[in-house]
Amino acid sequence: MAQRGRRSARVSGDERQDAILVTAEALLASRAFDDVSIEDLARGAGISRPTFYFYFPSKDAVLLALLDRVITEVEHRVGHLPRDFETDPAGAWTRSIGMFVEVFVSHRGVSTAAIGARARNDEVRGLWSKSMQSWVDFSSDVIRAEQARGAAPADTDAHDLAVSLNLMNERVITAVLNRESPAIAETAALEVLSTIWIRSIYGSDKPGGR
Amino acid sequence: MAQRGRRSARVSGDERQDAILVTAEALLASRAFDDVSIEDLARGAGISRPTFYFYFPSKDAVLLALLDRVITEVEHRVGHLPRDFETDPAGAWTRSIGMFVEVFVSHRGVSTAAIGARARNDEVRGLWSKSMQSWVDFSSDVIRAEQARGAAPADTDAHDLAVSLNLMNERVITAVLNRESPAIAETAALEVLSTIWIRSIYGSDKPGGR
DNA sequence: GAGATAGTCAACACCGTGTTGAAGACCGGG
DNA sequence: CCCGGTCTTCAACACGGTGTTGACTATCTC
Repeated sequence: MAQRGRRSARVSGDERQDAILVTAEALLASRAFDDVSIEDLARGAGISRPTFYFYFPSKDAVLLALLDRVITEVEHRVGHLPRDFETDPAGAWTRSIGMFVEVFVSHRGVSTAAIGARARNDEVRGLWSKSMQSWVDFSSDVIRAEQARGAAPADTDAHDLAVSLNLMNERVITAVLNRESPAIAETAALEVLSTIWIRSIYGSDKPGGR
Repeated sequence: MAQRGRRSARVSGDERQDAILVTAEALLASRAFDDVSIEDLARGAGISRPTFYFYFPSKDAVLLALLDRVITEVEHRVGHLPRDFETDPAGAWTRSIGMFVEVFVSHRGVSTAAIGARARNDEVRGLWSKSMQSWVDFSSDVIRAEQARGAAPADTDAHDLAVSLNLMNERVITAVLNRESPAIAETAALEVLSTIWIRSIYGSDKPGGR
């Protein structure tokens, strides 16, 4: 997934490429993606607008490169997560969800820009959905394992449940990042999300059947 | 909320206004909002581009008017929903959620365009969040009532739970409408969503405590 | 030091949005 | 019935952002 943008690779041009990325992430922290022009990115990196096109084919390509980094970070951290679901299911789920919250909060601008651009741009959509898919796979594998060992009721489709819960996290985290209304406090998010995950994975269907 | 766009009102201009709205909804059924130009709307309504501005101040205003209709339809149907949560909690929640699914599916183009425009446009965001707020109020009122009568455990914040579940519905329905990947089958959506709502409202926290 | 290749940018072409100013249609009152 | 006004229309324009061209400089390679 490296080598997005530049043609070959030599020496000092890489710094420019990086300056564009740094500028973009900085500007996205304070403004919406649409309000950042290629001119802004070029100026921030100390080059002219046409020169920008030497490094990236479009503004979307910059976002894609930025998103790629964030996703790589998540993938890496997913791999290093402790998988102690048998001994401490609640804690294990909470730690997994907390990791996502942390990463997206720490790259707020990129996350919200990418989620917005997904509707418009095929590559962003593809990259996002590829990783979403891998998180869904991870969670539905765990759910199926929990069902197999009898800890969770097996009458629920693990895949559909995993998709819905992951989409919920995406949306709730986005709402928190954007300080939307209605939304929930950033400090409360992790607790509510974990509660919903745990109750819907381990709980039974019958109202009143606590 | 009527009278969005036109100055006064006389006779035949209303048909033009309506023709723009009809054209917009038709085009949004097959293309993304960004791919519909004001020129397209004008041509579809049989007028020139500058004349479009006599009826609407911008393309976003057209979307806002369209969204207004959809939301009015939902509000109306929320008001007429049977509130038999005491006798048939599962069925009552499922019918409420099903109503949302129906309305948004039947205005697919408008729904997805509005959700996309929310990030960019203050008025769309405001209108959407106002109605989201009213659905959240409705659901958290019911949740609190269920907690009060002892049917649901009272150790959960009803508001935060209602917000998260409503955001989940929004996101899952959007994913279904756009045939995203990963997503779930349209036929399966209602069942999974209801299951998650019911388990997280009525279920206890303890894994294994079925 | 000649020839490729990296890097740079002024100037241009294009497209979509929004504005202006002037002209036609149609009204109601003298 | 015609004259002032308001409703309606649009050709032409101004603007801003994107992406392209072609030519020019710096640097590295043999």
